[in-house]
Amino acid sequence: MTTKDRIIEEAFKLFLNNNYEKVSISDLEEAIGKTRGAIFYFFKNKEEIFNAAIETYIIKKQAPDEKFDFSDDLSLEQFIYRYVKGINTTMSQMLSLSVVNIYKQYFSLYLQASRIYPNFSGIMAENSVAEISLWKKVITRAIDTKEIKKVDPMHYATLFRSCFLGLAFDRCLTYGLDTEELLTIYMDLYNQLRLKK
Amino acid sequence: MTTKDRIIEEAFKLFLNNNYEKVSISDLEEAIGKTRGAIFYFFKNKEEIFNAAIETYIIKKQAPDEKFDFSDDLSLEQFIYRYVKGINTTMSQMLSLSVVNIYKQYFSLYLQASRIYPNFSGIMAENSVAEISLWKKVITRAIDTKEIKKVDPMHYATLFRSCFLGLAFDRCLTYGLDTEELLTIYMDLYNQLRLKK
DNA sequence: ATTTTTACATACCCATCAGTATAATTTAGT
DNA sequence: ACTAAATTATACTGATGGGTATGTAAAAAT
Repeated sequence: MTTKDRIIEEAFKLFLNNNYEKVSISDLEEAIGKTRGAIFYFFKNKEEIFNAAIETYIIKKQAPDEKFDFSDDLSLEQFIYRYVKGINTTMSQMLSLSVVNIYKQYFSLYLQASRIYPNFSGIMAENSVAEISLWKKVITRAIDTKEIKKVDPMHYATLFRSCFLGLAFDRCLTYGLDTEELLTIYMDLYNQLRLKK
Repeated sequence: MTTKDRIIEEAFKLFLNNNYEKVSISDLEEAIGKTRGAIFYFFKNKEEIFNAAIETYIIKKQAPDEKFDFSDDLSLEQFIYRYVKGINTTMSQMLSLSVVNIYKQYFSLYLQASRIYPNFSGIMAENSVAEISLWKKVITRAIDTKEIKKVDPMHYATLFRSCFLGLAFDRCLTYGLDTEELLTIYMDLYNQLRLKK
């Protein structure tokens, strides 16, 4: 791993745990085991470091095709399992960066990025739309194949996504998101939609 | 309005719009139109100001009985309307503090408070539990009165709350929460649960 | 009327901050 | 081996931060 990559990784971890303003260059020096000389050789200023971290660890990871392997023709039920599994995978990846209580820090960083990273809101909005339309596609097909009742695909797509986000946020201050619980809720919802044969 | 109250209000507005560390005492001086002398006469330090703002504008407003007038014997349908109306009320109150794009700033402040305000997480967790059990109560009764099908009240209570939170978070970076959309989703969900006569 | 308390303003202190200039050292190219 | 370039260390700067010490004017108390 290059020095530059190390700086980005350590910066990301620091920014996850503290506000942008609170993270000092000195903190970063200590984290990477080198001095400011190295840091400002690769980056123009603090903001650039922050943006690089956001780009590497949030923007690129957030692209829906990165997050879920959506091979075609999944039933809604299968998709739900994959979705929750994808969440679990993302969580473990974060854990490997030795980040605990992921969502709390993630949400926090997310909101900070919206202030600092250029057009962060726009990019994330696109991702949101993309993910919802993924749900929508799956739901629409599930209706066509008579897997589930006829419901408004857009509304239910939004519901599925919001449920995850909301639960993650609600729990982020305490024990963190329990994907088992999320799955249970999804299944409850799914069972109401499913067409019995 | 006393000077102390003014400090708390202006501090709250500043903390809504910027990180804790980013808000300086000088900013606050300017906002209240008085100097540090006044500020440190009423407060021991910056942290105390922050905590006072959190206490006044978040903790006290968050208590569920403050937020919703839950007179007894509401049907689930009625409760949903009340709930969304309650959200609207809270939003207008914030707007009266001339705070725009409320949820983004609110979420941001919420996460900061969890770092600074003593036991903020615990207090908010209690509120979360209280609100979910409110939903649970209403759903349970709706089942008993044959308003809706028999579903797991706890899971659906969590679903209803998470849906709101998640939608608010998802939209907070862009246009803000659209309570009309929330209501539509709630109604879609409700219609699936309702027992047809 | 005098004193005391309340409510601020002013000027200052020291620590820390992001960022720079430059020197030293390592690496790569020849 | 010598040189040039890349990389990192060191020492510094000006600005800004939270907080304090002290002064002062008005209000309240006596």
